Amino acid sequence: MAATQIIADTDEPTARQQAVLDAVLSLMVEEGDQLTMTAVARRASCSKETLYKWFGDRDGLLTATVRWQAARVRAGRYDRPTLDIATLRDSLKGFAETWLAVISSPTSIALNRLAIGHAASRKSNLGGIVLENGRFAIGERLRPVLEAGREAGLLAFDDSETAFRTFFGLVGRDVQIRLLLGDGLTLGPDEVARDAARATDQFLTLYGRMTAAPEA
Amino acid sequence: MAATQIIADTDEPTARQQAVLDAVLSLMVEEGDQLTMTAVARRASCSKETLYKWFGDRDGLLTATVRWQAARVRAGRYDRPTLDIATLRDSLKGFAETWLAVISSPTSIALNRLAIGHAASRKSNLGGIVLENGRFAIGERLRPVLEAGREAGLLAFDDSETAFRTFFGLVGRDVQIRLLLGDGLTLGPDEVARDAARATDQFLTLYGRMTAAPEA
DNA sequence: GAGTTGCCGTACCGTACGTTACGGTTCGGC
DNA sequence: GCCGAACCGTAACGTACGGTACGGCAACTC
Repeated sequence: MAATQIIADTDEPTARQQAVLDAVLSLMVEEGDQLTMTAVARRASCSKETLYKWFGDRDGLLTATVRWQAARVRAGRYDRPTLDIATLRDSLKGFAETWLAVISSPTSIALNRLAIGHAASRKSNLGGIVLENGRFAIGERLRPVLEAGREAGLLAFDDSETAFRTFFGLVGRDVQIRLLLGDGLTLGPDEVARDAARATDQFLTLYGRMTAAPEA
Repeated sequence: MAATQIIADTDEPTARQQAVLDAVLSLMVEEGDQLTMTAVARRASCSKETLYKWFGDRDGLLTATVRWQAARVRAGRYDRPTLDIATLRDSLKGFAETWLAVISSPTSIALNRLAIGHAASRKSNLGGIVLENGRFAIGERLRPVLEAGREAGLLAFDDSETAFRTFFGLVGRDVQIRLLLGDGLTLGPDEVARDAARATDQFLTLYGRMTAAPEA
């Protein structure tokens, strides 16, 4: 009952445990399918016994991995509510760039594939965790920006959730589903920047209170 | 070399084989995870030996299932190029409704989960087949509509592919990824119709050559 | 009516993998 | 120098599942 306990849902993993979780992530990205406990132990240079002592079972290990990656991604800053249209546009564009970079990263793709596979079965809702730290987290972080924009008279919408979902669609389009299904689509920094700018302009055309926005 | 041959990529499955494939689909939707050859044989009231004779191996069965479902979905009509704005809007809205209904159907969700899981491993690209018959098929079918709209002076865009991807994003937004990850989101006929209309209006606001479009 | 064909049901085989157990090693505390 | 804790590497166990083999049965052919 003492010493190295099974890692609880709220605990911060130790440095060694983080190394193990990073091994899981790298293995997930590289091998995709072959995410076996033996492979993890080998990659992380630890024994299977240790894996089970720390994480309980395979699901516990995967859950801890998803949380670990989520904590890393969530380390983005909370943008100050904006006052003028240029700052608002920059904020939106920044969010779009971050989001596009995330969903097109090999780690995100592998993690989402895993979570989606798990959503098919019932047990241990990895999908919920991914949603909570991905789609919904970014929604919560963007909401104050949108509402500040509305209060400043820059945006017009009834429901910030609906407005966000439109923005989400304009940014992501078919990127995530194509990548998840194995399409060879690649998104370099240039494309990310260009797509983010386009999505932002389109969003401002739809929801902006001013002229400004370019023609398509 | 005669009699019941392994079903080739181009062959039409026989009625009995279709029944088997439907059993696979129903099992996929209901059980999700437990898509074992034994379960399929039991559900379809056939022997495993027959499954292997007809479909070669598990991957062949899954591939045939994906194709079978694709053939069923593809049975949509090819819309006539439009001439006036009302017809164009109806065409777009029809596409949006169809697409939303498809991606929110339990069958599509289960099928996409399966294909995404397979995309992680290398073998037999189910993901490619799903993409080809889903995302890309609808893109090809919508293209002539968009280009007819442009030729009629109703739409303005440089690249029809880019325009379509925007429409795709406006229609789908976060629906597919949320459903794939197991979110409890439900989309009734009312929501489908409303979302399709909203997406169409937004698209026409962005790409339309006329006033018409509502305010957000 | 004997042979052939196609298929069902089931038992069986080999393997992969989650999980457990155990011997050996390192290391901090006394 | 000794003890116990933590951990590594690996062997072993149990099970689930893909794939194969075989006996039985119904329909059809000659």
